[in-house]
Amino acid sequence: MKEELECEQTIIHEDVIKKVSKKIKDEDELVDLAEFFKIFADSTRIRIINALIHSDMCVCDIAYLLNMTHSAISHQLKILKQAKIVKYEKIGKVVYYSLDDDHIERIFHMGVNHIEERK
Amino acid sequence: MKEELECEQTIIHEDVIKKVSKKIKDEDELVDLAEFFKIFADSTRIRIINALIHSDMCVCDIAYLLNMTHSAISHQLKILKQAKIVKYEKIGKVVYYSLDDDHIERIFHMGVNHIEERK
DNA sequence: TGAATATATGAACAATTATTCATATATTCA
DNA sequence: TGAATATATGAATAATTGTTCATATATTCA
Repeated sequence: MKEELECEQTIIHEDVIKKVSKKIKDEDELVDLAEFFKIFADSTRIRIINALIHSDMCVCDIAYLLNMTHSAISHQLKILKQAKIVKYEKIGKVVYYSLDDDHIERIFHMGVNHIEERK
Repeated sequence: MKEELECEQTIIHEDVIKKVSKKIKDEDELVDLAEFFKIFADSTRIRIINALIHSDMCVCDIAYLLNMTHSAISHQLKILKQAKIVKYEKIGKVVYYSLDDDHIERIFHMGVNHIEERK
């Protein structure tokens, strides 16, 4: 027989499907949620976030601290900015970045806790 | 002049660097943390997690619910399994997946809250 | 104004990763 | 035992994404 259309008649637990499909969030919202976690899913960005937890910093400071080029840091800061993870203030030539709110720090620490607990 | 070696003498805020470098976590730990968030950073996996919050489910159920192939779901479940996000129990031919602990659900909801608050 | 400095950014390249396809394994049941 | 079913998986492909390189913009200060 031809490959069946993937479970079209083979729902194993129809009751479960019914119950769960009522409760799960819209696909759109879950796509946004994945997008949000994507921000934390890069070690450069996580290191920037970790640094900014402790102090506002300018691009040059961050680049020096992480031993990376200004360009790489600037690109990642752009992503963090667009995602409203960081805010910034320009004073003269220097742009100071800081975490947008303490929600970010809480999510960071929740991840840390999980990592440390499973050791 | 040649492109300077990226801030080697141009530390703008030496005091900040000093303070922050003492407080930030080891790079290794932050790499692990990014790896952990990577698990949540895919919409298929987030949708699986969201489903499993509401009920244990088998591969076929999940595939039907998300309208995806068994293979795609199985591959993602493998990643979730390896990351200890889900656990499973095989009964006969059927493998039932469930969230490994309620930590996972809390991290999921923390993300949801952030998304919803910023609307 | 012009040199120096701090940051930003487009394009190219390299690396990673999700899905598909084909196939394999495991289990049930006639 | 053999057909049917549920799940798993390796390899290939397609898509996404991080960094580098070159260059642009903005600001200060002599």
